[in-house]
Amino acid sequence: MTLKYSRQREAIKDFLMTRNDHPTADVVYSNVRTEFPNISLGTVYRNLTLLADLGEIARLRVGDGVDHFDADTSPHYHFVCSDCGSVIDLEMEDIGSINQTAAKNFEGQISGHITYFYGLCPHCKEKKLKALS
Amino acid sequence: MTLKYSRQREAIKDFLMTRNDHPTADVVYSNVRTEFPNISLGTVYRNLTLLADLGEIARLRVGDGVDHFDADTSPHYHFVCSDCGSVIDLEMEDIGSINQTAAKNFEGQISGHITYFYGLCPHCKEKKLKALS
DNA sequence: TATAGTAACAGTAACAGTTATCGTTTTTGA
DNA sequence: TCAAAAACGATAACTGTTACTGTTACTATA
Repeated sequence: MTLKYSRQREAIKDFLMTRNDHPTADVVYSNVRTEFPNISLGTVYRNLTLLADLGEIARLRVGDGVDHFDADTSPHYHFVCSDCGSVIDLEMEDIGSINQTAAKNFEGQISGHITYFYGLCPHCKEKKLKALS
Repeated sequence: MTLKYSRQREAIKDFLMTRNDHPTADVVYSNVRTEFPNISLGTVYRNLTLLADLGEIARLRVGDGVDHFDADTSPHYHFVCSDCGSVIDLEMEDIGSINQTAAKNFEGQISGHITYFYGLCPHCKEKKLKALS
C-alpha cells in the first residue's frame, strides 16, 4: 500500500504546524473546513492517525478523554491546566533518567515513559489571584 | 446529600481490594456479578466514580482509552506493557523533584504530574526472548 | 418497630469520540 | 490517457461512559 498524495492531508498537517496549542480532531476539522468545506470528519481522523503512524505528528493523551495532536515531534513535556484544560509545551531540562530509576526494581524492560504536569496555567493562575484580592 | 450504605458499593470496593492488576469497569462488573447477578453496569460506573471522588480508590488513565481502577491510593507509579496492555505497580524511589524541574521555566503553577512507564512486562519480555532463541 | 424521606438501585437510552464500511473521486505510474 | 488503487465524503457502527426513570432499600425519627 504505497502512500498517495492528498491535498486534504497536506492541509491538515499545514494547519497543525501553525498551532502550538495541541488541537483536537474536532478543532482540526472545523479549521480545515474553511479551506475544504466538504472535508469529512472521518478524513480528518484517518489522516491524523496516518500522520501519527508515520511519525510526522504526535498524538497526545492527557487524560481528558480526547486525543490532542502536535506537529512538534521533538521530545518535550506538556502541562495541562486543571481549570481550563489547555495543553502547553514545557521547556525543561531532561528527566530521562527516571527510566533508569524505574528500571531498578523491575524485571521487565522499560523503553520509555509518558509524563504530563498539571496545575494552573499562567492565565488561570492570574485569574485566581485577582479573584482572591 | 448524605452518603448512604449500599451492599453493591461495598462489594465493588471489596473486589478491587483483592486485586493488584488495576481492573477496568467492565472487569469489575463481570466479577461483582457473581455475587450480585442483577447488578447494573451503570451501578458499577456510578460507584467507581463515587469511590474515586471520595478518594477511597484511584482512577488510572494510561492512554489505552479505558479507565483502570486501583484500591491502593498510596502514591506510586505504574508500568503499562506495550504488548499485552497489563498495568503493573512499580516500586521505585521518589521522583517528585521533577515538579520543580518543570516549574523552573514556567509561569503557571505546577501542582503535580502523571507518569507511567511503558515497555515489555516481565512475562512478554520472557516470551520475546524465547521467540528469538 | 413502623414509617417517611431520599440515596441508590436496575434497566435502558443517550452521548462523545473514534473507527469501519462503501460507493465515488483523485492520484499516479505506465 | 488510462487503469489500478489510495484516498475521499457520507454515514453507520462501535466503545466506553454518563444520564434518565421508575422502583427498591437504607436510615433517622417517632
